[in-house]
Amino acid sequence: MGKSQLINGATPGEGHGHDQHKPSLITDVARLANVSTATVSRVLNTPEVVAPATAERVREAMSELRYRPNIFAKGLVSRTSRVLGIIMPDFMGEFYTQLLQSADTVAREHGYHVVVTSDTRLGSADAVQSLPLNFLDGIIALLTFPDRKLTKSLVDLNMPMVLIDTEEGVPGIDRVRIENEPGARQAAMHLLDSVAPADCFHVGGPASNFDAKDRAKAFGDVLRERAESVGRHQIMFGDFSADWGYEWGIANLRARRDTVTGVFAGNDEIALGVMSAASELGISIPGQLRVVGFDGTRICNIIRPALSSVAVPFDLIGRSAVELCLSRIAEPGREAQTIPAETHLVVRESSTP
Amino acid sequence: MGKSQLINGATPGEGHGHDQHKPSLITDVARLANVSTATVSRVLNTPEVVAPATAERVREAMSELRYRPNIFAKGLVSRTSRVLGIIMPDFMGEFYTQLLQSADTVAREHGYHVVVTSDTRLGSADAVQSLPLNFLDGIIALLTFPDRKLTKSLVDLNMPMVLIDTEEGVPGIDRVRIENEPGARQAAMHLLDSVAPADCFHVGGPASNFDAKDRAKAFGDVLRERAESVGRHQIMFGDFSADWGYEWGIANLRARRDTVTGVFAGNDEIALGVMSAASELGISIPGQLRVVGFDGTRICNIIRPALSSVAVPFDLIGRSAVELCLSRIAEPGREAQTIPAETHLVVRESSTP
DNA sequence: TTGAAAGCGCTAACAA
DNA sequence: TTGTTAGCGCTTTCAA
Repeated sequence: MGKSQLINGATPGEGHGHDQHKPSLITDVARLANVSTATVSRVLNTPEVVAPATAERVREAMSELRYRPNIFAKGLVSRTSRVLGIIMPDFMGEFYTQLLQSADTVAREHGYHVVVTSDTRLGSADAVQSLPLNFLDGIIALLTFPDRKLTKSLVDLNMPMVLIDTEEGVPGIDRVRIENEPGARQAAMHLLDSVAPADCFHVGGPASNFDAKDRAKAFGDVLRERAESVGRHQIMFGDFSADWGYEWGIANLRARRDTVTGVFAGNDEIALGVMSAASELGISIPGQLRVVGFDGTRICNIIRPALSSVAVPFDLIGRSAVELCLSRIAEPGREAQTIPAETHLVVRESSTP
Repeated sequence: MGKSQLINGATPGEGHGHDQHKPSLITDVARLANVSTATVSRVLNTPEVVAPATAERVREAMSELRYRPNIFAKGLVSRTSRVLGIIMPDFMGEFYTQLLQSADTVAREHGYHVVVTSDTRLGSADAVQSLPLNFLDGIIALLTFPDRKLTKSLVDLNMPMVLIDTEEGVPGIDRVRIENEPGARQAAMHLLDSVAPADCFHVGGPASNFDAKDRAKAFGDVLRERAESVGRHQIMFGDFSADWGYEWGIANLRARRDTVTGVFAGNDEIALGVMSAASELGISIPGQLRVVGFDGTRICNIIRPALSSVAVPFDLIGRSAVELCLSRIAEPGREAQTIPAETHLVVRESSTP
């Protein structure tokens, strides 16, 4: 399988040589500009050491020939590509937009490019090995689920890398950590301002997810500070989907029509699901039900009632990750750092009676 | 700048040979397995021609040495990377998730990888030139705004490429085209089923956007088939944002409290904005206002009332784009194709009285 | 300031 | 079935 088991009607090779001109090489440029390839290379990489007139001539030749250096050849010798790879758990919803955007911006400021790839099917070390990752100058990985094997195989790549949001961090590896606790505590306390502790619930994400666990824990902690006891049913795990929120809502809200209920959702999607369920059950928000989400995605401001949510500083995360990565490339030996990304509650209509 | 202007406490080279071992080369593997580098290369690329026992021995050596082929060297000679680049107008909202997901899936099925990069600041031909794009085996570009220069500089790259959703297409270039018209017509007709022609509006995207224009035109056409005249104010352009929808709603809905109004939005975000405005003005949906969006993003099913929307087959688009690209890589000379991606209305609560 | 030449790590004839 | 060898297009000493 591969390049040519098919109807290759045309003559192989150049054929009629019309439009399909093969890319020009450094030797072509050198010849046209009447210099050596070394000089051409110099105007590309260290222009300050070549005579202005020569440089000009070379540049003209380059643009006349539409010369673009072969990145493989270049990389083979320079051992860098100036591209950073970002690995995400799967192709990102609305969620990661800002993170990518800011990562991209920062990278460009430093003359780097960013490419994104998903790791959906990156279950095994083998998969990582198979990835054409070794052309990257650095890797930024967002691993929200604990996967020691994956983490290990990534770390074994032994290249500049920053981990976003891993549970424990890996010795010697830079890291950006989402600080879920402050935001989650704020959310819980805010809910408790207007809802009895026994009527507050956390509709969480997957029990195995780092962030989901943190958020649930913070919520539980606050509740325990305010109440005698906290029912097990007050903290539930599911997944980060609207379906789960909806399901929870339909199952739990109907019986609570006459009570004011507070819901702290594991993320905005779950919150939206809960809100849908409420709407279907004729439960008013924020009248009978107060909802707070997590992430602070754009949708919070778009829907009505606007959704209170714990804002996660995605732009800061993207920026920090890239900066860490670049600084490690520049200084491979420096000590590993962890940069905390603080979260904080943004109150909107959905939780203010 | 580079590898070693820093506190390199350890002896250069292997040092204590602990963790920082430099990557092993094909020659290392060959030596350990007692074969030539050619044989190592063969077990990697054409395993069927090497004796099973030898292959096994080589594979052991590879894994012992954690050998990973240098992709630059490999690319330099094979002239392929098996990676496809997807260029997007900017880092994608919720919108592109499915497209990427399906593109990724299909690419992997064929042994390719996909990387995504944004073209936000890709205004000029220069920018394209500067992109480290020539390591890609093919490019898939989603260009929703007319930008002849950008298109041209992309085409000038002269590599396997497919354009998604460009206005006219470029001779000789494969293309996937979103067929806005059928869906938009369905939406208009559906609205007209329960709303008077004079009470129907299109709150469109940017006037310069291909899709926005198509959608507006189809809407206008249907209206004109049903009504004597269509007011200019019935078709407005803005941008693809909830803000614009909200703004339009606040400005136009207040005065229409006593009429049943139909709104066909240029995309789902705009529709959400209109719905927010309606909610704020106390206008009920679908009672007094019927709304249809475009794109069929996940949010349609999450909010209440669920948003009727014209579904765009993003998965098909991603799949087709990758398939076109791969088939062109396999057969550079074949004729250019355009694959239409049909749209169709999905009716939900927001438009059914 | 410039050029000649030796690789970078791998693949692909061509031989054996 | 395997090995030898000549590059792929570029950068980078080392000389001039």
